[in-house]
Amino acid sequence: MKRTHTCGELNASHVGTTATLIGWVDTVRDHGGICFIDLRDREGRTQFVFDPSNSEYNSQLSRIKPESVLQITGVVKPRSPETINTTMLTGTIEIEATSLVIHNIAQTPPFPLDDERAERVNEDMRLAYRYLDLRRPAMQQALRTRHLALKATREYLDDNGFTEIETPYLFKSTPEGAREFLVPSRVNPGQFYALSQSPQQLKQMLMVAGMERYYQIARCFRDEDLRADRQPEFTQIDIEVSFVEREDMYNLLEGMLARIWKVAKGVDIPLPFPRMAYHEAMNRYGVDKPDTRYGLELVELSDLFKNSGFKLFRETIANGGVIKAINAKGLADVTQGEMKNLEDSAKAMGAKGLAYIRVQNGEWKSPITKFFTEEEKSALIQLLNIEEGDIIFFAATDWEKACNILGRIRIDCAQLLVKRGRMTLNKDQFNFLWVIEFPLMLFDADEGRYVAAHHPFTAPVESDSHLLDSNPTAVRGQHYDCVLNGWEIAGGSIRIHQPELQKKIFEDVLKIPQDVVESRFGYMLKAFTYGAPPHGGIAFGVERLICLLTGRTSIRDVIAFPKNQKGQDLMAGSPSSVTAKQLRDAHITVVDVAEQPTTPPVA
RNA sequence: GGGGUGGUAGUUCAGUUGGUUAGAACGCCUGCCUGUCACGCAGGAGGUCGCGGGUUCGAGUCCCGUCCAUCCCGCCA
Repeated sequence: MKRTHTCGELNASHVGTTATLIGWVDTVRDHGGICFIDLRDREGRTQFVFDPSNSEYNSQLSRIKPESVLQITGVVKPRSPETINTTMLTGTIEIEATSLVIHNIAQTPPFPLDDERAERVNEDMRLAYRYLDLRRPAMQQALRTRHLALKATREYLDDNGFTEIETPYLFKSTPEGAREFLVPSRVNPGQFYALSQSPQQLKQMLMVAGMERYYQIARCFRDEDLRADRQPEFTQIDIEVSFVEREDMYNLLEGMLARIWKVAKGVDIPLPFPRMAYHEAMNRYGVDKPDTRYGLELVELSDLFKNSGFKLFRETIANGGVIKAINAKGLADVTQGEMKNLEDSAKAMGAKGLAYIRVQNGEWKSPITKFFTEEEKSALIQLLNIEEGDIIFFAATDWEKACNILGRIRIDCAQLLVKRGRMTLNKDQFNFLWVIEFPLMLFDADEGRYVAAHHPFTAPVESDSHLLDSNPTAVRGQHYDCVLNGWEIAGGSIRIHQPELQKKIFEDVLKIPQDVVESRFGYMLKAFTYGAPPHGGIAFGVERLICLLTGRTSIRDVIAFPKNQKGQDLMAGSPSSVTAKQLRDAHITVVDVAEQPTTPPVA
């Protein structure tokens, strides 16, 4: 080996030894006479001292630029007390260089590579030069945390009797879910595979096959529009278990998360996780994935305003709607601009406007309080704990929309309070939560029919099963979401394992035509008739998990080579045009050449 | 598919009511400097103000169009 030590390894105990290090030039500090170079590798940084009288390398020093790759040999020396650098892992020593090999002189990077400034650079630039971006310690740490988390996952599941099984990525198109990437089949002209959106159906087949405990670190593909927390390909920890009930799953998965947090972060997370019904989460927090690190809970006011003199409130309730409110404590000094943003947020969630009460200098400033009686006002003070400096927002509409509006306002207000330093959101506080008892079905007004809230394989809660025909939306599913600090990190359920019930859900409740059921799910229904065990499972979003472990907010930061918002790889340049021969081989005829995608620029 | 915000030096940004030669910091180049660690000091180079059109005596600034980026809604069983 050329290298005897890493750049993060040497300390006072190595004084006197001769060491050869290889790494990238972090900084050059040339004093004319004496010269310092900090060498960096993935383990850390080490300072080298170059003596001006050493002719062996002196003439070469002026060529060296940041990010060049050097191999330096020298003797480890202690630093005098006043030159010790306490911010450096190796800050108590330095290496007096005796020889220098320049492996590569680097061009000047197109953007600064220190963590603080690189994070503010236009992300397309970072993605085009991803190999430079990944040299940064923060990015290296994210990828290593990801590795540790997956390693812990594999070890834990192995300890618990699981078998890792790979399922095909080239699979059958099932168009009722997310939009799929299609792959033409050369040997089957005119026919297509779809890249797997999730191993859902296959892992259930593995349960029928008697594997009992399956997992896979599975790549999933979805051709939907991208967001900060969405990529066209992403990774799931996919799990399915036979002979279990919901309680078994909670225990198993809590143990797994505890192991991951211990191994990847050195943190003990408290078990068991609290649980909350979907309805309660919506009522109290306005979302099905509440961040419970702070309060700002929604308050129900429908009883209070049932007979109110305020027509809007009274009629909303008479028409089956609700009045809900949230007290953003201490945010009465919200600026005009911030108020406008809050209104826009409310409107994005379907509100017509955003009524409020601002409590400043002992007065209520509000466009609506003139309609309230004194009794209503004093009841409000009590119900919402109104004090000087508060601002209260109202939503008056149907239950779901009111929850959505105030749920969004709650999150926006929390951010404003954090910005003002009146609230802290500790990234090292981990509020895990099981959100359970979701409705099994939703009614889609646009299509005039019921749709599965999650997927059609979720088993109904037994005591609700009798409502399947009469009132499907009242049936709760045996579904569970794992939520952490406002992020949904996993979703799973106990599945249907009786073919009759599964068929009933498809045909009688979801009204999927019989021939469609047969062509898409026929193999599944058939498999279930040969003895399907009761089973359940879950899938964790790996990228979200790593974001929460590393305190990052964009999943692109925990993927080595992510795609940009247009789904492009800006480094290698994909997607790209293909040759006419490739298209012919795939039996694809391009009708409109102008509609071909343009190739993104290659760095 | 819809909406918000933005596009000025290699990077991050400032640019007043429309007014002389468009600035700063970092980076880059040259020179000086033997204890720095965001080294320091002196000097220098670097701009089609995204693109196209319009209003005006005069446009980085105002208007229209367009492209790009970004965030959100729809979508994500």
